[in-house]
Amino acid sequence: MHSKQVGMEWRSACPVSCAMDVLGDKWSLLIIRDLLMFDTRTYSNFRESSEHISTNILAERLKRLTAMGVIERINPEATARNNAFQLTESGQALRPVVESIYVWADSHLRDFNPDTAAAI
Amino acid sequence: MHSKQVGMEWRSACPVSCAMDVLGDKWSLLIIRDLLMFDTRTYSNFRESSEHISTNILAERLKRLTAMGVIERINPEATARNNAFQLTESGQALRPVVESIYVWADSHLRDFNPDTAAAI
DNA sequence: GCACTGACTTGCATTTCACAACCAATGGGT
DNA sequence: ACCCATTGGTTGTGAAATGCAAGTCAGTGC
Repeated sequence: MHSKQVGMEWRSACPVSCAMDVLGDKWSLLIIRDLLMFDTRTYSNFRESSEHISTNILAERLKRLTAMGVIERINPEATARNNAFQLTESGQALRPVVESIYVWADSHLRDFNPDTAAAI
Repeated sequence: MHSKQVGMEWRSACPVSCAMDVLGDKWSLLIIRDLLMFDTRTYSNFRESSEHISTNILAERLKRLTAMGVIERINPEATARNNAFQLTESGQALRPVVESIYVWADSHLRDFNPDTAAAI
């Protein structure tokens, strides 16, 4: 599976830039965060997260993350209903990323957001 | 300096979500990447990076990252001209984030982007 | 069979982004 | 002193992404 088959455009060959082409928006890493916390999440589960993602954005992100091999259906053969998502090996490998972001924000964003707490 | 003074809206109290409110776009972490690599960068320097950021987006991001205490002018008292940007302590603390993103993309995005290399 | 739920799609208004053009202030060459 | 290229932006306009509400549609549950 290559870039053109997913309709992906890459701004440069820099890995950081490529990562931002895939994950560089307000929602993708929150989807990853949820899956790191709960292992599996249904479409409805994602909607219940406290940031209130809208349905069209959620559907589009799940498609893109699936196309990029970061997440997958629990049962790839079955229909969408009651067929939650989970991280692939690639998605699991994002744990250090999300954790380092958590650590940074927890210690450097407190002054800006009085509500920032250890809570999710 | 608090959130309302910067006009910042937070979707939730989760640190990861707050971090995405600040850095969750295609460009911010590339600006950080450049500053991690070169220590100081002028406005023109940022424009020379291979992803070709447009001027209005660059100006807006530099403002936001400055407002959030991630970057600063080398000489805060002087005018903008010949007054490059550098990372604050908060910005320096993003090094583990950018490095873990680099490591992830380098090993998990290769199959999708044939051009992904160790080059910046 | 029929309502209900889960997983989306569609339509539309708003916001953000990209691209190009423009502008003001500095500074170097002569 | 004068020209003029460079730096660090701002402004305008069209395209794209986003947010919100409503609608669709295929399974269950009873």
